[in-house]
Amino acid sequence: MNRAVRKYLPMDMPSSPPRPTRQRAAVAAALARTDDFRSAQELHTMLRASGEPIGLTTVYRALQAMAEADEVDVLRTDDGEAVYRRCSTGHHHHLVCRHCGRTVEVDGPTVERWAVRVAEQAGFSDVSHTLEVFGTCAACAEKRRRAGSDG
Amino acid sequence: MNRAVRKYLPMDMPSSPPRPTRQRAAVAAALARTDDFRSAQELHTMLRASGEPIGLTTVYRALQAMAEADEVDVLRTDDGEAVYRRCSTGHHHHLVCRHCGRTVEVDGPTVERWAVRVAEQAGFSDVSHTLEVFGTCAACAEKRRRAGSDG
DNA sequence: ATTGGTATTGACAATCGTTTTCACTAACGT
DNA sequence: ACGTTAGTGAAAACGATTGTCAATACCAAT
Ligand SMILES: [Mn+2]
Ligand SMILES: [Mn+2]
Ligand SMILES: [Zn+2]
Ligand SMILES: [Zn+2]
Repeated sequence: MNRAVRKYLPMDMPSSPPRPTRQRAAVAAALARTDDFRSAQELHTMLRASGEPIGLTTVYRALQAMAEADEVDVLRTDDGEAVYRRCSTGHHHHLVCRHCGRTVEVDGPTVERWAVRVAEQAGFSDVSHTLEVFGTCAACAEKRRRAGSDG
Repeated sequence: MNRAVRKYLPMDMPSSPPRPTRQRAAVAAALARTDDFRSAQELHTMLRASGEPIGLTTVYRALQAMAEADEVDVLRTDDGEAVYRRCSTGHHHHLVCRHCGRTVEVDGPTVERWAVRVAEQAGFSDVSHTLEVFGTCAACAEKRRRAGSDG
């Protein structure tokens, strides 16, 4: 009983910001270069390919740190892989095409309010939420319409 | 490019319902016995402990089948483990306490509409979504208030 | 009841994303 | 420059999940 508690920080001093290193910069730069969600492994391969020597472990660590600092969005694919994307500032959600992976950022004052209201009605405080919307994007819908009738 | 496509079914006949077996029944029964989310491994341990001989592989398969048939809710913990819970009928979402894991089912016509509207505005069809709300439940809030001032 | 076709089971091995280890190196305060 | 400490990365460990495949259980038709 108690899965949520697993990831508690030992209560230590406010952690100082990470040291700037070539590797961290490279990961940030790689993320800045694309609009899509990318896995740690993909980013690692991209970086190596572009001549940046960096270890896979370091990529994982950099992404974790960035996620913790809310500098990237993280989401889990259905098969459990974590994927990262540079995040526009502020809280928002994603609309993702099931077929091609195209992503649109959406802002939702409506749901934000709903989440807080419903949580507080149940006596919950310090409310947050995760929300992803999935669908078939217009391009993919067209493609499949052309492809066949079984669908 | 294309993570979502991985899990396509080969287009086969409408799959007949699974054969009723002692094992499937045992998994269903175990889920019926609790209100919390449980991992496949936890369920397996519970079943073995209660004298039901069953293989871990079978537990995984039963849960997958039930999830596919919308008989259970599935969600992923932050560390990527899939957890299952018997589902009250119909689409709904969960309000989960970050500290003790207490879960409340919530119904949200507001967000349902919002998700569809925002997706269709972006040209998406066949819309679905995932949503989880997190917070500190009243009991845990009280506990921590008593525990100390550094929150 | 018997039989034969097929779905299900489960011990075990394999997969694969992620984490841990640990010796080495790079950043930073003094 | 120097010592302290955080960051790095190759390799090994981890752990949830999936694949394999021979043995079994279910079921419809004899
Ligand atoms: Mn974003
Ligand atoms: Mn539910
Ligand atoms: Zn698409
Ligand atoms: Zn609680």
